[in-house]
Amino acid sequence: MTVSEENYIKVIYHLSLVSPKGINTNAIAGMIDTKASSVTDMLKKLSDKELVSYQKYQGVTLTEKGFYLAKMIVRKHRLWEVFLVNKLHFTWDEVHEIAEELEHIQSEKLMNRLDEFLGFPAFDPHGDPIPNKNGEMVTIDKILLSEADLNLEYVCVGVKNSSVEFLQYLDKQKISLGSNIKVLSKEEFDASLTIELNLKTLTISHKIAENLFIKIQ
Amino acid sequence: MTVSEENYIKVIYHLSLVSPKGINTNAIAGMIDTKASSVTDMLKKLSDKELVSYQKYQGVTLTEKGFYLAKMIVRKHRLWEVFLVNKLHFTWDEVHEIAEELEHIQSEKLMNRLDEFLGFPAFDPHGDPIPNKNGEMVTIDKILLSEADLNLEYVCVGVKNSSVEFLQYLDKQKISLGSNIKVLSKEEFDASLTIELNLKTLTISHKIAENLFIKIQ
DNA sequence: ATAAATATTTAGTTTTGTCTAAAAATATTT
DNA sequence: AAATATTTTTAGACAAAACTAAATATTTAT
Ligand SMILES: [Mn+2]
Ligand SMILES: [Mn+2]
Ligand SMILES: [Mn+2]
Ligand SMILES: [Mn+2]
Repeated sequence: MTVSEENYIKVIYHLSLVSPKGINTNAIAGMIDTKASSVTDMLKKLSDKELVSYQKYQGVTLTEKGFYLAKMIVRKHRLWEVFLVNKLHFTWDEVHEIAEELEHIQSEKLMNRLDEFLGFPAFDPHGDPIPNKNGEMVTIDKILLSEADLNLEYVCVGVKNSSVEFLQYLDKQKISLGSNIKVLSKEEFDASLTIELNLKTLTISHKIAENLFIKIQ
Repeated sequence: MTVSEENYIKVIYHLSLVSPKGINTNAIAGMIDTKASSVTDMLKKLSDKELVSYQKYQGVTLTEKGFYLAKMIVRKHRLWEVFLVNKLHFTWDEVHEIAEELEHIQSEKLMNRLDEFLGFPAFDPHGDPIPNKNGEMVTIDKILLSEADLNLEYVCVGVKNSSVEFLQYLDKQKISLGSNIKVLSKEEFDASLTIELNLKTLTISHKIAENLFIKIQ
């Protein structure tokens, strides 16, 4: 597997989780920052390798084999992120870019040793689940903060968007995984929320609220 | 810098340490396992980037810039090897191959953090010195076991050859970095040595002796 | 000093992954 | 159900890094 092939497989995987039907050529092109024609070329190649099922004009889905492979790449990405944060004291906004490179290192043994070294973490620094060596991962029933009920006690358990800008905004507002959140009120006009965060009151926009995962305490 | 360019720079660096004059096209081809014509192509490219000084038919040398870059790649390679052995409990024969991939990860900050995490090691698991972030490294006056004087006390400080086969041979003979070695006698016919290793007597071939670095205790 | 052997470079291909522009298929509007 | 818009694929080109085969330069041997 080349780095390029792995990146396509990973993107198709991430898109599949959101929309389980066939994935569009254009959607892939948008995520990889390439042209639709390049995507078509790669889909043919991945189809030849039986990593995806692909029919012209009908979009693409991962095969069993492709699905497992995707989870192994995601496993590597997230384990490296945990390593960078927990052991090398990087901040959660710094690790994604480096993990994008590290996820392509080819050694199953390395990842299993790293997994053990880190204490078999179930989640990465952004709250995303880490597949184990068999591709299994825990699921928690998280919802978006934008869908929260008023006056219930929630905990922040993840971010939907891992961009540097968003993560640094959260740092600035002292919002992190494990923060206690209660929605005090919702503004009709712009869907902004007034929330209680660790005993302090704060107003956040709808755009922020729809990128934060929470669960009931 | 592409992975391919980095591999060429690193090979030219390693060859330079052995023979400080211009490096042959063929010598590079032999190390990289490629054809001489491919080497010529790459030397032109590296010359354009001012990483090497190159004149047709006259061999090649690293520029200041290329030399520093080479040391940064070697630094990454050796730090990762230390990590794999000291933290993830890999054996010294398993790490080179994985480090060949890890050395191309592009993040200075990552390597400086890893360096700190490992306690700023001066040597890698094979006894090779690790350049610091400025490219400086310690030099010890080591010699080959094949050049040792009789009946003097030496310590094993490194291996010249890091192949899996050689390292596993050393494991089998219980020879490791730090082992105490005294040459008891040398056979005229084949230059084999009878040595005292950690209080036991052992015979080794000339080929082994010329791949082990030692220094006086 | 010439011939032979070796080393190196050039010229022309190949493969991979990308691109642009044009053609074809599908989806959406009227 | 056409017409229009959008999406996707095809065709052809390009750059990087490799290759083979042929041409040159350099070194070694006679
Ligand atoms: Mn990430
Ligand atoms: Mn993450
Ligand atoms: Mn090594
Ligand atoms: Mn080493």
